Amino acid sequence: MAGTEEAPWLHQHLAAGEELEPILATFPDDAPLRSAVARCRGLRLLRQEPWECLASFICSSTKQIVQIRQIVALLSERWGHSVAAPPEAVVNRAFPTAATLVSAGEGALRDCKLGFRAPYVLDAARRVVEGRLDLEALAHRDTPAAREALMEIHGVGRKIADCVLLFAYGRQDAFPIDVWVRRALSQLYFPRARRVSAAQLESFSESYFGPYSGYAQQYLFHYIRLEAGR
DNA sequence: CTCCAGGTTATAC
DNA sequence: GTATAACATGGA
Repeated sequence: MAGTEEAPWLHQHLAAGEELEPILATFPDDAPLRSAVARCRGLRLLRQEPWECLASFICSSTKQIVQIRQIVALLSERWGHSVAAPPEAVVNRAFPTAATLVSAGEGALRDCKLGFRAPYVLDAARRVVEGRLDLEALAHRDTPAAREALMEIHGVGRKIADCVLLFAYGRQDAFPIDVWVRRALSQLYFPRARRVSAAQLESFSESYFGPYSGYAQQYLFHYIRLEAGR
């Protein structure tokens, strides 16, 4: 997850995070983007631990953000090892390792409200444990190759792969398109179109935002959610 | 009760 | 290539 918001323990990540505002200089004439940046001051990209990031986003499909947090908290409370945390922290356990989740089994994962995502998380965990997926090695591969490797996991498509690339590996050329970003792109860049296909949005983001697409995605995501909240 | 949620997959034109 | 249903679960 990335954001400007709430959890106190995020502050260290935010403080250490990269300034995203160079995007302003890259797109000086993009009114929608400038507006999004203006309303989302202080936004930073997180750099999450890859396994936690991957598993969390596999849990995210067709779930509300509040529910994703709940699932991650449940998994951590049940199987995560205890870690030092400030007293106000909601959870004081780390996210469980892949090996732990493999031994927990599918039924136990379903008990944590994963539903049909349980076998997906299990497939990812098995690949990591068995060495068929080397998360550390992904850091040394280019973005398309790393994306392809992630998408071999059952339950990981383009969107989740791009989330991991962006939030765990810092690949700023990754551009996860979820329902919110689809909404933002359609509204801001294709206002006349009745319907814009996924392939169309994908090729637009690549050619238009290029190497900064990850920055842009974060601003557009938070911007459109702020809009929706009013 | 119906609709939808930081999607992906299998199946069918 | 594009469209649609199914997949668990719970909040709005």
